[in-house]
Amino acid sequence: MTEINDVASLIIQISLMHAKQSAAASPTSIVFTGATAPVASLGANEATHLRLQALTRYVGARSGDSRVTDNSASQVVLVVEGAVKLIASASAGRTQVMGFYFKDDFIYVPARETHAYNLCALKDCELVAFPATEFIRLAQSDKTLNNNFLSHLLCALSRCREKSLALGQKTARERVATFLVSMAERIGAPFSNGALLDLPMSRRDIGDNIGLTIETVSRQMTELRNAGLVSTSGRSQVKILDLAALKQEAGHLPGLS
Amino acid sequence: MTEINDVASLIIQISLMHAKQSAAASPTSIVFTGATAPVASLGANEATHLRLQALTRYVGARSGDSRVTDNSASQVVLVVEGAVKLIASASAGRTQVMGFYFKDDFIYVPARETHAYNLCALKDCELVAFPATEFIRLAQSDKTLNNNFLSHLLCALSRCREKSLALGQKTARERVATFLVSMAERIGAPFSNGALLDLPMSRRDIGDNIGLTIETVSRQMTELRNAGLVSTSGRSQVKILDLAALKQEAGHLPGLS
DNA sequence: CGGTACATTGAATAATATCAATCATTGTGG
DNA sequence: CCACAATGATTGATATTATTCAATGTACCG
Repeated sequence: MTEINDVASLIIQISLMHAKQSAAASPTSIVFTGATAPVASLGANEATHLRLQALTRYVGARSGDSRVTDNSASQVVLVVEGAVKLIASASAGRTQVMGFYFKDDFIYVPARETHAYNLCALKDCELVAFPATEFIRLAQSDKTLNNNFLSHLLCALSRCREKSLALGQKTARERVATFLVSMAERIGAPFSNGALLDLPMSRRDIGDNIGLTIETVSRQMTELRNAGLVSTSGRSQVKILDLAALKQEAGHLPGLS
Repeated sequence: MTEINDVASLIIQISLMHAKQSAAASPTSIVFTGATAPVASLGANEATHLRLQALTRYVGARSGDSRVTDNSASQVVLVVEGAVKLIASASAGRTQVMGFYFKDDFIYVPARETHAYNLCALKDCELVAFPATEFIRLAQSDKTLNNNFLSHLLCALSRCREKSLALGQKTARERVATFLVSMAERIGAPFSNGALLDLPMSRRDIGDNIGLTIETVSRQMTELRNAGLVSTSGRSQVKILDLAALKQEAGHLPGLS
């Protein structure tokens, strides 16, 4: 799940130095900046770096900003810092949170014409966005970049399928447990035989992600707390006391991650 | 959604002639055959063809066969003829049908260690399977193949996200309508201002795909029938009488596909 | 120190699942 | 070709689950 780190750090290095101080310093609003950072020499070839750099569009976003990316064309977005959610809209104002993304995560965001997708900042963010078609064209001439993009897509597909399984088959309790396990694996700080979480998203976001209402999420959280599996403090801090037991609760197949 | 047809037909051409008569003739059981068909000269370069051909493993499967593919390694599977379902297992015997696949469809099937996925034949099938790692390696040296594989993955991701939206947000009625619309687009024969469907999967399969029980699927079908949107004959024949109205029922955003 | 948004809890409602029975379709053997 | 068994689909009654509606409580921001 972390094979993409190389290309992530690659892109960060070639795009950040400039971008960071030019835009991130005061993100009063969404800022698009042409990054012109010098190429850092990394695994991939020099030509790729130069052209990647030319494509780079730095995006600073404040917490709560939606429509963080250009919606007129499909984008490949890298999270440099912060946290974002990818939301899809059904009719009647219903929204599904397709996923949460954190530092070093890649996101493929289809153009608005195809599907009603939107990237929203959960906290102040630093993102790097590429037009997907150009990114893909570029990846063709660089094996490393291409490989990383492929494995990212395969990983995204796996995650999405996993979510389908959860949404289609699991109970509210299992979904909340699954969500917590997933978050622990991605942004959890190791703690005893559990993990420490600082969730950047609201209960509504969680509910929209796992197909439940805020009330149901809340109730399941208290049940998990009463069962001694987690403890909470404040809105966002969750302490997973027994990760193995929580995985059991999540309805995971024994023997699988 | 059909950009993959080129590479599909490419692979079919380079692998079928032999395979078809050697194995498909009498699929008494699952048969793995090394295909040694001559290279058909198509868009992609000659070397790619030769190597693709070397990778090709022809698979004939009878209706109902599960574990159609080798589970020890991730596979890329092409449906030459027939229909298959990709299923994932949660604990307690619950299964989620991740998707249905038909002629010319590509499927990425992760190895069993990673996730408990399985490919099952819905009717007698002719499939071509490649070990994923080798397929990807090969795709790197052929731009066309790589492009097609990429767009397939993007398409698969889109479909999976669409399914997440349905499973997370939609009602039973909307899910069944969504399913029918999707099938109409994929295997429907045009008919008046609707489509004619011959569904190869059972109600259970449908239910496991859209996260409902067979009873609920059945009830929604009769409701749609009573509403004059579809008519049915036998178990598998469904006639969509008004596709536009059905899309409305499916909770699609107005203006989107 | 409020005020506002968010989260939790409770009671009532609606949706879907479950259990049970009947009906239809398909395939088989006489 | 038909009867019949077996599987799958439909329909009905009930149970369960999650949602909705409503109220209260709590954290976070100026």
